[in-house]
Amino acid sequence: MAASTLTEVARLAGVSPATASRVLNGSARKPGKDIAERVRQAADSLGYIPNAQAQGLAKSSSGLIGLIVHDIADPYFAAIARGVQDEAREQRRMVLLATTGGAPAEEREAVAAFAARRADSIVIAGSRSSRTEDRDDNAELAAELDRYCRNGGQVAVVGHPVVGATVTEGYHVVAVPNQELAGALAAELASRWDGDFVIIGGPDGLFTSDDRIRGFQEGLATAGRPPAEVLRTAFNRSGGYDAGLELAARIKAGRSGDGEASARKLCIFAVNDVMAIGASAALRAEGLRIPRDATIAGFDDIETLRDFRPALSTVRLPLEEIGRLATRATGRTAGGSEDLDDGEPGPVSGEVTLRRSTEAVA
Amino acid sequence: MAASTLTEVARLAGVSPATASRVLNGSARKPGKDIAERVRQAADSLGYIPNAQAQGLAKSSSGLIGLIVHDIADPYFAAIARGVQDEAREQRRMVLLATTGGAPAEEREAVAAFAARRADSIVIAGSRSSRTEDRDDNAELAAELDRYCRNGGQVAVVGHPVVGATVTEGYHVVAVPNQELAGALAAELASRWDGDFVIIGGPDGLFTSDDRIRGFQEGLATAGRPPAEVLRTAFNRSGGYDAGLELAARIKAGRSGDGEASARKLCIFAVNDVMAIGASAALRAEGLRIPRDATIAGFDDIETLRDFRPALSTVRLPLEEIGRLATRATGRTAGGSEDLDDGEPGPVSGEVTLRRSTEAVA
DNA sequence: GCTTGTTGGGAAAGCGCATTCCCACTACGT
DNA sequence: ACGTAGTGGGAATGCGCTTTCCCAACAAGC
Repeated sequence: MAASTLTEVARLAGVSPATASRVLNGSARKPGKDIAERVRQAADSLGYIPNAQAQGLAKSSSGLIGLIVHDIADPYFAAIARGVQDEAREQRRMVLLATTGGAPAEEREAVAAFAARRADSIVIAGSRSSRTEDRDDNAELAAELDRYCRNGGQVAVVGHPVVGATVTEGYHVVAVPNQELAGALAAELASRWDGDFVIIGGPDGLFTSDDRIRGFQEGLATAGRPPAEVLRTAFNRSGGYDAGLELAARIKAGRSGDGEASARKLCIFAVNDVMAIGASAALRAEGLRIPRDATIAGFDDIETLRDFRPALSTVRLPLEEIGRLATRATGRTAGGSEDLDDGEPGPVSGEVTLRRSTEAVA
Repeated sequence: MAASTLTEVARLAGVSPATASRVLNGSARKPGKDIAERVRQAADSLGYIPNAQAQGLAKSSSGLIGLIVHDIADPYFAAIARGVQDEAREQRRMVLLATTGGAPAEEREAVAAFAARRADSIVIAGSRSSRTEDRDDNAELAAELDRYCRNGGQVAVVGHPVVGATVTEGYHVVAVPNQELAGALAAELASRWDGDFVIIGGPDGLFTSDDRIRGFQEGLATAGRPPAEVLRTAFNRSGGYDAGLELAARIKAGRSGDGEASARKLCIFAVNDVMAIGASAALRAEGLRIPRDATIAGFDDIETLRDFRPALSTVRLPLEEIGRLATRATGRTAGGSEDLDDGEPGPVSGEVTLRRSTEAVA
């Protein structure tokens, strides 16, 4: 018993498929009351479920929204995904998920797959990369996106535009003030702290990471501090852990070298919370304590990590809101309210949040 | 410029659409070498992307797999989602995401939406509920699933079967030995601990929670211990926090009441890690320390929470593997290897993992 | 040399639905 | 009373693709 079709419903109700279509799926023309009722009953008794594929084919629009993330299990992306999902739900659309690990080549594939499924819009949440080895892939990704937009697709990118994208029609960017906020964080920290700073960053060329590093350095400069050393590592917990080990070694060496003097206590800035947690774990594993032996700050304010102790200083980013905004930016709310329908999404704002992990103990 | 179609490609290559279809999308019949090459070039130059909707319509199979979770931002579901996504990727299918907050009514809606989109299979990751107020909704959910299966859909449920489902064809359950593992955890704890136990559970009727509670009680009984009191609360971090506050009050009261005697130190079992973390946070907020003033264990071994201190005793569940198994169970690997294709997924195994949070300090 | 397979390609019929025409019919207007 | 606008329904077309069926060409069998 295959799923029942519109035609079957129509036959059962004794009307034409056209009429059945008009009553069951929103059409401009509203058939008469009695007929509508008959059709609806027929549909009910058959357990009719419209075939979205066929509908999509017929009116070339699928009600699908594609979401691209690096890794759905990463709480950063999970939070954004929640926002996207929420908004999609309100717009009565469904989200199609693709995880790429951040590789532009796989992102291109994902875009193509979304295009094949005729997704109405695509939200790209993963950080862009400008590494030279990704140049070709990035170009292809940009080309794929261009084509998608030219064919009427809507694209929203979180953070940074895709490098090389040329189309503006239907192309939205949810700007995240990574640089400014990192600067603000640096300013706050510099005002409470006169020791050295060191940055644990992601691989060179990752925009999110680079922006935060740049902003932090600027903030330090403004505060009259020398630039911080930058450790490059993987943009995840394990990268943070590795860098943490390295720093722990230095701290211990410094300690024994300079005698007991805790004069040059280190303040560590990890470019995201997950890395900060990794680094903290490494320090702890090496017998160091935070904030006693070193202080540390992250970025993002991941919800799941808020119960972590010592509480992590960070920059709160409205992740869910970001996902929601991105989705809304791509939303052709057909016939909906026209208030701020198509304007670019207002830039999101974050907030420096100092907690125990950067408390300079006497 | 709308996306180019198969027909356009065929025309450019000077062949019939049928032939073009045969060469571009896997067909049993392989056209001649030269023709194939011509078609491929035409497709390339036009940037042809097959319309998956149309393909789906024509061969009634969409390459879509629907995933239902309570909340994608919850690390438990995020981990499962990663497994599902991974496996889907290997099978060259895409995942459609729906979050329901656990309400059977919304789950029913999600199933209907997946059915409308003609998803080949559905994975339900959220815990089932048997609460009386959900009875009707559960019945409708079961009916919807039955219909979906009868129409050829594949369903995999994580943990517990949907109550009331009658169809067996295409219906799979990934069994999670919640009860046994909770029992094993209780046994381990009881062997190291002679104080009282208390359980922080989810709302009555939530299978996952109830199974773990039951298992834990059984484990206690086997160890010759009296049953633990059960606190019912929300199945998330905030529920854990609330219960934690309650327990903190008791602990403090007990302390002042019985004098300084720490004789009856409490061992808390929260039915999942996130709740355990919430409870820990509450205890800490009330000035209590773990494991000094109370010990606590969770369940799931959420990756993101492993760096939490004191390290949380828990039961490791291979979440990603569970997602993968569920997906594989629904996978009609058309023409693939026939090894363990259709058999029910082997029951997953977990592992009691004792860490610092339950160390009985002298 | 003719039949019988066999191969490689095209024509055409859907898949399930939305939508554009078109037609019959009613309710007006003058 | 006749023409016109307006209404409510159906027939038919097409969305882009797969697949069955058919046909031509060519190989091999007697």
